[in-house]
Amino acid sequence: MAASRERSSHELDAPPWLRVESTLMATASTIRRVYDQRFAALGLNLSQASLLAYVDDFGPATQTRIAERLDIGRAATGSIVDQLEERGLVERQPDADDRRVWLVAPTVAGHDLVVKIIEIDTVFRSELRKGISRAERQQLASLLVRLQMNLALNDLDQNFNKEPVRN
Amino acid sequence: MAASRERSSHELDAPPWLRVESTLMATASTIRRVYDQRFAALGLNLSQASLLAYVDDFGPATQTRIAERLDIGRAATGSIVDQLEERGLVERQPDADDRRVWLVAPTVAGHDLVVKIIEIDTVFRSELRKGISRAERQQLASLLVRLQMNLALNDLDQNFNKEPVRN
DNA sequence: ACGATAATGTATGTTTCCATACAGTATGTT
DNA sequence: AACATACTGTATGGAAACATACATTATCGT
Repeated sequence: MAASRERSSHELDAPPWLRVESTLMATASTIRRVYDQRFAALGLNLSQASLLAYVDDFGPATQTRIAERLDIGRAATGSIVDQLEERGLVERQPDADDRRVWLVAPTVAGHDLVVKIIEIDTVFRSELRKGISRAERQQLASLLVRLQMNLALNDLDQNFNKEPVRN
Repeated sequence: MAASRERSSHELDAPPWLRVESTLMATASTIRRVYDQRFAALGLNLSQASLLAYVDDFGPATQTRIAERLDIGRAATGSIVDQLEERGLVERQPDADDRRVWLVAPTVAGHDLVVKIIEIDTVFRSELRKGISRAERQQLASLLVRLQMNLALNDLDQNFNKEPVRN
């Protein structure tokens, strides 16, 4: 751990004031990029593929539900649905019980594409896991979840602020 | 593979066809978001704070070098330097040896701010590590590095012209 | 039944970053 | 010296996602 009054010594580490955190962000960023590259073969990006695979697995879902599951906003979700709908991969079905919502469902073409999505995903994940044991993967998952729990604690104040301001 | 999972309402749940990978990306994304929130108290975001802290620690650096170190593009780097320069936190110095480049260096105000940046970073990282032992952190770092190695193999054609930086 | 409050999807503007193309400058070859 | 090539920083356009505001529709309390 550098005391860092010395400047010229090591230029090879990450920015000195970040360590595991920056490695984590960099790794995540690379994973996302590679996913995007792989799915580009299908004319999709990761977000589109995720959404399509989700509605195919889960069945017709409202956009709010999709947004929660994919951890993106409702506006972004609507935009992705627009894109997939233009290509005939999903369709918006009205919900008889609630006229505010659309149920997003895969078309036949969409379902066929999901088969390839899952295939690409499976291949990539197996490449990613090369040389990493099941126990280690579980260890990794456990550590990540614990990090997220610490983050959730730190984030509590923020969530309080999220109350909508009405006039 | 994925049968439909029923954990309806928790944030830690992931799209069913993704597991550790999505947790990793979600965790990284949250870390980035919290960093942005914390640095907002200084009127900075994570990228700006990273750049400023880097040039303060390393000394005057060209934008290309900064871009490589922060793992962003040269254009994005130039934009961040613009922002920091407008606030008088860094300045562009001409390089006597190479009239193409600017050497980006912190001002006095910039250096003062870095003190607070490091403070915020230190606090946040200690919160993040709560309940996670040193051995576990090392395990995490090791796993992340191995993931990156697997990614680098898959990514060889693309992006890995990056040589270790030598002078 | 009625009004207040909440939820849904969409529109809008902003931010951040990438990819590409470009002008100016340096470097290497001959 | 002269030319071709490579590198640096910038301009530009585009993609992705956020936050906010809004109209429409549901739901709840009274």
